[in-house]
Amino acid sequence: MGHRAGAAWEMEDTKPCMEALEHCGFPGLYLSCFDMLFTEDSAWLVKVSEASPGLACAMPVPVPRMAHGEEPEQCPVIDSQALGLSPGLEGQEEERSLEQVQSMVVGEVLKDIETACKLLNITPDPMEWNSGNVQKWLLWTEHLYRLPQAGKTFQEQTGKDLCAMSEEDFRQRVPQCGDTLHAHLDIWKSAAWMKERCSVGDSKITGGEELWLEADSSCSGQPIHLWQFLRELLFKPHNYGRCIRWLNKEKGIFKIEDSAHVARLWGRRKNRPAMNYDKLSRSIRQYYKKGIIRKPDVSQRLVYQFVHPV
DNA sequence: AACGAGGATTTGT
DNA sequence: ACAAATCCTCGTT
Repeated sequence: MGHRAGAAWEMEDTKPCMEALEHCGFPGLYLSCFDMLFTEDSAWLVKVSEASPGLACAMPVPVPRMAHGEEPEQCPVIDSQALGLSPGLEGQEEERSLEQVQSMVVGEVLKDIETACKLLNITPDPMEWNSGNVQKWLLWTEHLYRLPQAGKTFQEQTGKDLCAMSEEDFRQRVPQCGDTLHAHLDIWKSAAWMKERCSVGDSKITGGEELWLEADSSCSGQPIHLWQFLRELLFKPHNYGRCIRWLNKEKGIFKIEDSAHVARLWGRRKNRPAMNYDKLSRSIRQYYKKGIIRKPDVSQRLVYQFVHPV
């Protein structure tokens, strides 16, 4: 386990990312990675960002999170071109680096948590902790990140209690580092959720938006399908809203706003540098007779519809 | 010029 | 075997 701590919103287009990792020896944990892997609507993930403990390197400032109830489609899109950040080759480089960093960071975090669990003899899921487990985790975290001792603050608290507490609760109980503890707990929660999601499959449905997760490429060994890939992009509007977005999420109607860009992303994912929209759209059309994607009732250019919306 | 439909063939796993 | 990739012709916007 390293000496990492910290959070930063929106890794997109943060040039220093790769350099930072190299120069500083992988110091920062970019929580936005988790966010990008899941839907942006996961309410309990939303607050993870706020604490930025111990950032060793220059990192982008946390972006205020949108309020609940706002349309996800309207959430801010960070776009390299819009920020004047090198279109063309460099932009693509960054984009690819970003994806590499994402998977790398997530892998590292999961590994570290696993190590900690073995060492402390606790489960990865904070919800299952008894009060003893909680104390172990607290001591471990405090020691690892050189936090002031919270002492007996959380005596007799179970993991479930802890998980139910807001960041504000943490801050009140431990003014010195409550926010940091809360952030770290959130990481564990994220990891546990992710693990469960990957192993369980489809046995539970916790509400409308969960189904697409089955199709997430991050934990199915099989090669990703095009329709899955498109869904992935659609569920990360803050990353890809500029090139593909929902017109009607409920009906599964979406529009490809930048066909060339989407094709490039697809080509990169499949390691097909010669991919273009001509070929991508041909693959989409193959879905017609398979009943996966169709043209909407009122056919519009670059607009398609999932036959089975989530 | 860019998109759309769909046939034919090849490719990668 | 299968989904995609590739290549193609022809029609539409």
